[in-house]
Amino acid sequence: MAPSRPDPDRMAPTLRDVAARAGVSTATVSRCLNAPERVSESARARVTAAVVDLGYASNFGARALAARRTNTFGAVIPTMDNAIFARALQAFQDALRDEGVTLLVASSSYKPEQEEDQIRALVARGAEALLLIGHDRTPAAYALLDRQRIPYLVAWAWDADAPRPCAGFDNRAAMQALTAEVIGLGHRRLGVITADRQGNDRARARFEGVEAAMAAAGLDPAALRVEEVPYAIADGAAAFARLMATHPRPTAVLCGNDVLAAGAITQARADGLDVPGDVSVTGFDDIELAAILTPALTTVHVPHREMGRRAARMLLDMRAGGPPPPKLRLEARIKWRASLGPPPGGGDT
Amino acid sequence: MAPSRPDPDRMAPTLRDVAARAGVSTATVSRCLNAPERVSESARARVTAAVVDLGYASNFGARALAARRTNTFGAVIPTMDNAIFARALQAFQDALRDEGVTLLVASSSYKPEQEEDQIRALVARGAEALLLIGHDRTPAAYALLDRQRIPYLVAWAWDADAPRPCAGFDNRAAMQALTAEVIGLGHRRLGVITADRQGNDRARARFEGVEAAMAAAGLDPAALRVEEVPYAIADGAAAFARLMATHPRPTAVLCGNDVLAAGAITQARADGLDVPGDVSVTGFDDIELAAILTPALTTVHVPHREMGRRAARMLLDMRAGGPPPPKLRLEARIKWRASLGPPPGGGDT
DNA sequence: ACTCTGAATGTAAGCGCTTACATCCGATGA
DNA sequence: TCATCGGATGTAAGCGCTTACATTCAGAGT
Repeated sequence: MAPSRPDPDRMAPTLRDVAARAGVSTATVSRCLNAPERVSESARARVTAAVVDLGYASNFGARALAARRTNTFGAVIPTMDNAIFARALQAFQDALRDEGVTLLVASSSYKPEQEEDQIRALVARGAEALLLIGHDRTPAAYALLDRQRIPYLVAWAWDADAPRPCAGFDNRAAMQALTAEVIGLGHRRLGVITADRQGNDRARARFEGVEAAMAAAGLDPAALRVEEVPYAIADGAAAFARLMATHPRPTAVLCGNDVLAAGAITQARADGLDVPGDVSVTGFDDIELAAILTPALTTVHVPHREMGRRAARMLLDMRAGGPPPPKLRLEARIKWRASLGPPPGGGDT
Repeated sequence: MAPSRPDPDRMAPTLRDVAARAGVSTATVSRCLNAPERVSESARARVTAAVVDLGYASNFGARALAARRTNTFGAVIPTMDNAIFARALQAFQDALRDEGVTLLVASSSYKPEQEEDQIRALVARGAEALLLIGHDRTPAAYALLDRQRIPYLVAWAWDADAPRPCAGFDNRAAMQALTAEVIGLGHRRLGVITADRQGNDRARARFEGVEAAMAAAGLDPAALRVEEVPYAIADGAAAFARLMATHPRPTAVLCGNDVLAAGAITQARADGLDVPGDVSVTGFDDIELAAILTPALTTVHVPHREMGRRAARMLLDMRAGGPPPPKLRLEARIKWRASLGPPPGGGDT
């Protein structure tokens, strides 16, 4: 008979309690849980009954410690406050679950130090691989990942030069293409509402895309009005109001993402401005919201689900010890809807 | 000198590696990390340097095992796919962080079995307290929580009769109040779009609220058209289309939540129906989306942030071993916006 | 000179699990 | 009948940490 613990009734049951109750050794219980086929029918039945009776749940930490694997991946996203990352993450998680891997998610609030902490927390919790958003992060974060030999993958950005695996799209090129279309419609005075570019390579790349398109069209960069704001609908609305207060005001406002664009469109309605009659608005990401806005938002469609699915595949391969996968470049195409049209008066100033 | 491990260069560094490098015992390193004031200046400096050099991150599982505490809470929400739970969760997390507690979040996809699994997973990972949404769940889930003595709190629902702590509002009463207003405006033929009521006490309570208001107004329950659908914008749209295809069609459609209402409003626009001129639409939850829809959605405002904050406080108290807290009842008030108006023709049939 | 104190540190016993290895035992074949 | 074999089970050594307790040592008090 196994020695019993101080006061089993006041503590969560352990493997040992289950073993005692089932009249077997802890090894048998463990096998019963991890490789049932290696245990006799009768023992299995007794163990199963004991597990149910005691409401036993194995201690993950102890299990990971002993088995030296956790079957857990982690993801650090900038925010959970809006749906931008939700779809991709869901696909990511689904793909992992198929392989028996659990996903732990943390959010950094777009703060590099906080992201570093979250990475550390996930690593400490045994994350065997990490999904990260974008390339910008503290050197310490990268150093930690290298030192701990944790495979990681950068999503939401594709960068030919970055020395690490990524699965994403070319933010700069996509935004440049969209801007070129806007200019092609006749818009000359453009406004930009961008998220904070510091520590956010996607926002930076998108902004550069706007500049590049303007340069290519021979437009004066001084004709570009820029608002840099935090990441929320209300911020987009306020920024839009400021842009509309300038003279002459922009005829098109390019937003760094759909959330900011939602704010812009809402503000336009509040101000009695017709979109796109008086002013055009574009977004980026094509989240669910984009199709629901009035007018529906012209934006850049990001293949969220595919990105999540492929990222999962790549990280699983990396964990398995394969060679670092090639960078994955996905297409981000313009999604035409109603919010973009020719400038009022048909073009030019 | 501490014996060195097989191949320290191929494995993540452990406390022992840090100790060896700093020339102290593992106990000193541990103290240095957990109670720096109990270690001499010089030792602390050496340890800190070693930690940085090695890129050390302590193993959470081992630490929890030894210290028998994790400072981790868990939350299981039905879905991350939309913003319904995001705001409350953010407030919950912020309040916990102030107390040094980390939050782990899992989602159940509105499936009771999956929720049970997620609860088990969080418990196994050392969650010391759990936030759950609504009262409906498998008996096994409750049994597990009781057996493991994990404090938990039901949010998003207040129920005078349920034998467990909760922090929420009266879904039934709120929906009844809203429905009464709709009826008061003259609507007689009502449609309801509800989420799956099986295993979802909030959806059930809200639906009962509608029935109760109709009964109170002496309306024939047969005048109520009901669509029960999964939880997505597209489902709301499809359900709305079906309701509009009935004859005579409802003059007001009450949606069980804002996501379904967003689908309804979008569908109305697609069908060329004016809201609220031709048909009124209402929601429930008052998520950010509600104010952005065209027309803006009349809905029931849920005090997301307060609920999250108070829930954190209650769970922290429960962990500390206090008496079970009283049920917390919050107010959910009608938020008037544009989508609700009198029926076409001014009322009656 | 001696003891006493307390701060700094080390020693070592686990925390709850997995797993290599040892043991046991009934069935099998010669 | 007995050695052999293999499936079922048990034994016990850690996994990386924390912490009670033991040890050391410098300085204070007598």
